[in-house]
Amino acid sequence: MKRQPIPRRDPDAKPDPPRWLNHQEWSAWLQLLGTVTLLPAALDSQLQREAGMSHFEFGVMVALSRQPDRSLQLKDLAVVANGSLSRLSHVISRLEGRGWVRRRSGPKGRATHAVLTDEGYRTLMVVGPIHFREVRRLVFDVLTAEEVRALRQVAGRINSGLIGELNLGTLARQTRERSKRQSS
Amino acid sequence: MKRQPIPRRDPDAKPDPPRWLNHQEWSAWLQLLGTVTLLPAALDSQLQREAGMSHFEFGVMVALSRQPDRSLQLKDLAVVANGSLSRLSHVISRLEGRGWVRRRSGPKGRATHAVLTDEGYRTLMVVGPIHFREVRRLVFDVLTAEEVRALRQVAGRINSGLIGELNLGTLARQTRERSKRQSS
DNA sequence: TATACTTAGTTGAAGCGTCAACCTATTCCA
DNA sequence: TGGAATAGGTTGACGCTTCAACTAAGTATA
Repeated sequence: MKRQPIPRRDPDAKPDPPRWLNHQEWSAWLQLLGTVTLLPAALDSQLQREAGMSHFEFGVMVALSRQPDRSLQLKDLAVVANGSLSRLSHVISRLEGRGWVRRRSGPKGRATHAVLTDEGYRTLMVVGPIHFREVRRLVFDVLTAEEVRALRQVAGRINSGLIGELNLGTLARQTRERSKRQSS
Repeated sequence: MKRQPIPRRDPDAKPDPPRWLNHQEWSAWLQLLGTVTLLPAALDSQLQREAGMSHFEFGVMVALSRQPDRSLQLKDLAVVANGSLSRLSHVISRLEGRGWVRRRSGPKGRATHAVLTDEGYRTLMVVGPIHFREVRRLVFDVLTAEEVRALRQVAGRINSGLIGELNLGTLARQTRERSKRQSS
């Protein structure tokens, strides 16, 4: 790994891999990849072992618990939990099966609300401290206050660009149909 | 059943959800969760659409391409790609099916190496630029050089703590057997 | 040299997420 | 008012990841 991507060299050697990012970026990219891969895996693993739930399920329940009436319309819940409506629908069904959440069809026809049951709330009160102790251990204990600030800022910037990328399947369909309509 | 597990207050009101993190931490946590959820989803989605491969598969191939002989022992490849050996084994099988990677059992009995084929390398040369253009758009275009530095540092710190959390299944088994042995 | 243990890797089943198709209210607009 | 378009939600199939069990090779112990 001491050669350049473009220039020609020893005929039998394979070409060096190209450098798609500069050195600073590559280094940051590797670290970021590590975090976005390892951190969810660690959280999922811990929650699964100690509480038999996935991190996504936990996030859904936390989001509900923070509402005054412990309920949220699925569409909004999906956004808060960073998941697709389809995924959420499946998850709500599973949580209903465990008695932690109920579906309640709101007054407005289509809309469906998910409601955290008392049993779900009690479960959360047990699991929450355990989980956030782990979060603290894995994330906040290793960061200074200044780094926490930087984390919020950097992640926030990345997320801003990410908003609107969600539901790409749906968007793709819409776009397809839109252009079909235009071409007819 | 509308009462509180622990604190007493206005009888009809549900208790406020507990604050497991302080305000700074909670805010940073929400942003971090957004990134670790949304960014992999966006990358996976783009790679799937434009190249029919997952981000993990892409990462495996990139890792191989960066080796002088375009090959790596599975155990090491698993670490570089941030995945379990089991996951990697399945993925290598799929990549073999597409002719992008081959397995080669090394001279040392057990060890198995994955080798990037020429076809795999050519594919990577096409997909790489497309993918990293997206990475640049989603990550580096929205960050200043200073923020990139901070990103590397913060993610690096988090990852340090995460190392050793991997292969928890295996660790759990080992621990179990160890204690079984001790107690007998 | 026999025995136990560890390490590397594979495999199949089970569970989860994505995608596409679908259904049904609601809104738009002519 | 009638129709198309859209928004909210559900469902089933398929593919991927995890987990546990397993094989087999290497290593340590006695």
